[in-house]
Amino acid sequence: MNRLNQTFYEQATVSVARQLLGKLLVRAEGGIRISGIVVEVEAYLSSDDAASHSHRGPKPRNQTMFARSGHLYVYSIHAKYCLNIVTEAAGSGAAVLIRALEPWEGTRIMAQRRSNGSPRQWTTGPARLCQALDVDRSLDGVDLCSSDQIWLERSPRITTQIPWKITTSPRIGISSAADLPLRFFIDGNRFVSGLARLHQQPRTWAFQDHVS
DNA sequence: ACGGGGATCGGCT
DNA sequence: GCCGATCCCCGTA
Repeated sequence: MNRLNQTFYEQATVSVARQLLGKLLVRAEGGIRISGIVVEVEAYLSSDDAASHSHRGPKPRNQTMFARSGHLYVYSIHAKYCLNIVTEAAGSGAAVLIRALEPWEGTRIMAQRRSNGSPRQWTTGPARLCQALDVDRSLDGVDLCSSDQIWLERSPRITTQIPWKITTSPRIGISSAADLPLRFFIDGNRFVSGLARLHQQPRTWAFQDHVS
């Protein structure tokens, strides 16, 4: 199986964030796979990062951020949900936010859940992709290394092509630590959010497993 | 294409 | 009460 294991998630957060680009996020619902390729992420570091939910220590809302790496941290904001992956040693309070996916499997269901908008609107944005994959707070604290509902994997189908370039920018929508370059995305991919803002040129996309 | 404003609700002060 | 790691809709061009 190509599922990412705990050793992967245990690494330094920025390193996990960069390596998550190009991996496949899979949601399994009654034997059906709904999945997308990770094309945009943000790193949220441990308590010294003022923009991180872990900054003020464990609370009922954010306690799974302090769980062992490889667990899912799902929080609600503006009446929507966003999905994070816990990294580093247990208790660190560090995580990677998934901000955008390129739709891969189960696109019918995605379209349905996203009101049949254009593909570009299905999974471009952290709360949009949670809607498309039916992720809510009931998945908070799930272990991505052992769950049968959601996990990340390497897909052999997307690891053999032209290398991509990772671009870095400040994180979106935060007011503290707004200057830190902790957002990473696949340059030129159509499904990255905030396209215009970052002066990206629309381009065809190709994937390869990222090395180092 | 781009920007501004309102919706919406759980968690915290 | 207030505020957000957001999104959608409706202006303008």
